[in-house]
Amino acid sequence: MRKGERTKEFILEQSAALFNKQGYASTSLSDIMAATKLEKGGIYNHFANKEALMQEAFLFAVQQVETRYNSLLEERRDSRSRLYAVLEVFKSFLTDPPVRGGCPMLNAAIEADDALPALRPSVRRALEGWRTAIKGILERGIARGELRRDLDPESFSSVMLASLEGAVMLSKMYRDPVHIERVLRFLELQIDGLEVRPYLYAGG
Amino acid sequence: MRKGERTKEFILEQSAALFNKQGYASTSLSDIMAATKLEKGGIYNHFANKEALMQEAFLFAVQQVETRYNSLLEERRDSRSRLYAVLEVFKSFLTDPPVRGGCPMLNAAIEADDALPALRPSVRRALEGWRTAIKGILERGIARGELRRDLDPESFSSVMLASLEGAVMLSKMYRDPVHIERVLRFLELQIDGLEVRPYLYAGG
DNA sequence: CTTAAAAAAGACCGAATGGTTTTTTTACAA
DNA sequence: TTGTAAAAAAACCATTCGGTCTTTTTTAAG
Repeated sequence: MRKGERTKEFILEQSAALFNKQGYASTSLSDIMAATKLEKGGIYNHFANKEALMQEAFLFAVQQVETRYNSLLEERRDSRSRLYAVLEVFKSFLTDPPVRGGCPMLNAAIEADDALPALRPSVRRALEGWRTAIKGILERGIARGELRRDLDPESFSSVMLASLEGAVMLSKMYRDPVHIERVLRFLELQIDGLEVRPYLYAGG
Repeated sequence: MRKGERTKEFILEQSAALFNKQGYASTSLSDIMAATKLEKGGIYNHFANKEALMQEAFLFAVQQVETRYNSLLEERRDSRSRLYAVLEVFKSFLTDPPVRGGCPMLNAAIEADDALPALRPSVRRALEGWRTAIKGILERGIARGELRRDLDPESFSSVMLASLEGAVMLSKMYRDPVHIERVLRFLELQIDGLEVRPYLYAGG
C-alpha cells in the first residue's frame, strides 16, 4: 500500500468523524487540517474538493457501520437473533459508536435534505440498504417458518428503522440512554411476538 | 403593534423557515437578507447577533407546531382521539408543515448536538414538552379508565415520539409518504390496543 | 406640521472560508 | 545512489462570513 493511499484513508477516518459530529457544512477545511495535522495541499492532493471529500467520508462512515453489523451478525442463524443484532448496532451508536457522533445515516439525512443535495442519493441508498436488510431477515424468517405469516416485512422494516433512528436522536439529545433502552425493549417484545411458537395455542 | 414589532415577527417567520430547511449553520445572514428583503442593519436592529436570532427563530418554529397541535386537539376528549391528534401533527410535517422543512425539533436536535451547543437546552425542552404531553394523555387515560392499567406511559411516550421522528426523517429522505404512513398505521394499532374494552373477554 | 425617536440602509471591517498554484520534501524503483 | 514521480507544504487568492458603525429614512406622537 502506497504512502498516499494510507494518508487518504487516514484523512477519511478523521474527517468522517468530524463530519458526523459537527455536521458537513459546519466542518471547515481548517478543522480537517487540524485533525489530520496536514496542510491544505496535503489534503487536496487526494480529493478534488470538499464535496468529493464529504462524499467519500460518508461512504467510509457507512462502511464502518456495516462492518460492525457483520461482526455482530456472526453465528446468528435464526431470525430473532439477527433482528436483535440490528438493535445492537443502533444501540452501539450511543455506547460504542463505529464513527463518533451517532448514526451517520441519520445525521447526514437531516443535513442532506436541503443543504447538501449532492449527498442525498448516497444517504438514501444507505438507508434503503438497512431497510432492505431488515426486510430480508423478516422475509426469510417467514419462509423458514420461524416468523408469523401475517407479518408484513415491508411495513415492519419501516417501523423498526424509524423507531431506532428516532431513539438514537432522543438519547443523544437527552444524553440519556434510557430512551433508546425503552425503544429497544419495546422492539424486542415486538420481535418476540412475531415468532411462531407451535406449543402455544396448540389447538389452533 | 409598532412597525418594528411587525418587522421582527416577519424576520422570525422567514428565518425560522430558512433555518429549518437549510440548517442553522448553513443559513447565512445574506440568505435572511434576501428572504426578508432587508439590509443587514434592518435585521441587526432587532437581534443582537445571529445566535440570538437562531434562538428566537427556533422558539418561534416550536410555537407554530404547538399552535397546530392545539387546533387539532379541539373537541378531542378521549385519550385515543388525543393520541391520534399527536400523530396528525407529525404527519403534517410532511403534508402541510407548520414551518417549511419538516420537524423543527428533529432538525435542530441533529444540528444542536455538537455544532450548536447554545441551542441544545431549548431543543431538549421542546422535545421534553412533547414527550410530557404524550405521557400526560396516557396517564390521564389510565386514570379515567380509558386505557389499560398495565401500560407504561413513561416508556410508551418515548417509543411513540421516537418512531414518529424517525418516520418523518425517513419519509423526507425518500420523498415518499409511505414510510410515515406505515408508522402511523402501526401506532394507531398500538393505541387501539391500549384501550380498555369491557365488552371483550367479558368473563375476565 | 414639526420633531424626536425608531427603524432601516449602507458603507465598512477583520477573520475565515474553499480553492489554486508554486515550491519543497519525501518515497521508492531502477 | 540517483532520478523521478508522488506527496505534502506553503504562499497566495477571491469571496463570503458575522458583525459594527454611521447615515439616512420613516414612523408616529405632540
